[in-house]
Amino acid sequence: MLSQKARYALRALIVLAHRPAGETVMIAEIAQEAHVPRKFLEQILLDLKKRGLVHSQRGKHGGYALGRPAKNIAFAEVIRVIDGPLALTPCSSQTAYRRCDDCTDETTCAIRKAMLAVRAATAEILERSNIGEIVQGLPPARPRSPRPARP
Amino acid sequence: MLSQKARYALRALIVLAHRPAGETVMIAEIAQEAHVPRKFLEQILLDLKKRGLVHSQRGKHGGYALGRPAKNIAFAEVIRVIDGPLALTPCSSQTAYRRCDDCTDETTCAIRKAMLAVRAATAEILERSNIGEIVQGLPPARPRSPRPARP
DNA sequence: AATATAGCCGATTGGATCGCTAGGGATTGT
DNA sequence: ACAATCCCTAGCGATCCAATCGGCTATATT
Repeated sequence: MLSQKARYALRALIVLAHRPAGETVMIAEIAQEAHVPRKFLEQILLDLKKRGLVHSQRGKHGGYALGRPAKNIAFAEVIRVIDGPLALTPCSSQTAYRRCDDCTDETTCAIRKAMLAVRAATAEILERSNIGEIVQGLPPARPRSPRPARP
Repeated sequence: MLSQKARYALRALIVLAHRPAGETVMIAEIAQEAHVPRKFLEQILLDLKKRGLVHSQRGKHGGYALGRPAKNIAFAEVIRVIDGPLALTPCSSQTAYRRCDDCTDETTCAIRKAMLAVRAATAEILERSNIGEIVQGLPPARPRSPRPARP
């Protein structure tokens, strides 16, 4: 299972993807639109920023924007940043490979064989799915309750 | 990532699959051969037993054996018993579906779409891989250090 | 019937992780 | 100067993970 945090991250990025490229959006606004607790989102965006997925503007009228074209932000990368490797075992991970210390023979391990196949299939799908393809002709995000115009 | 417990379960079942069908094997022996802490394995086997994956014989000369032909024990089932659903989100699980409470429209949710695809691919592989296909022509289990013959 | 041997089962533990909150510091526009 | 905004670290309660302990119960053997 993905963590809540990872799902929040995906939703936040999708919110950003619906804005005109380069427009910065305040944390509070993203939080409202993506239904994510504000302070928690702050942390998440920080993580995403460290990996270059988003970029930020500080000070008054600051906010966040995607760090690169939405098409180039794959679900796989987001999940890896927040939750770690996609693989089900360390020994089947591409990005964080680690030998099982209690494995007698990795090359003949049937468990590993299955897990390698699962990882390949999973990565195939999640590398292909990206934040960009969601925007395709869709209306620009529908917050559950319309926000009042700013005074 | 799979839990340690799930990996232990798979290894224990594989040990059992290498024995002649119906032969009961003591917990201690399985533990040694699969490299699993004895008391922990006890719990695991109990879980597997509740779901019919193994069957047990109590008392002197007791032990465990597979609850059905090895061919009919899929990795998927073992993992579900120990770790829960294969899906990455509740809303994409077949066996434990639950709507995301903060989802505005499940039918158009792009995250869900990707997760459904991942679940399908994962299940496809893990339903096919079973404990039985491992034994195919392989030597009957190789404990790391040969046990001394019983006196 | 007594005994030894095995599985059964609930409780407990220590540590990590999760989901989230608090509060102050740094940076920028006005 | 001031207010708004992001930056950063710490902490908290709950849950889960991996594993252990200790006693109970069923069974085979004698």
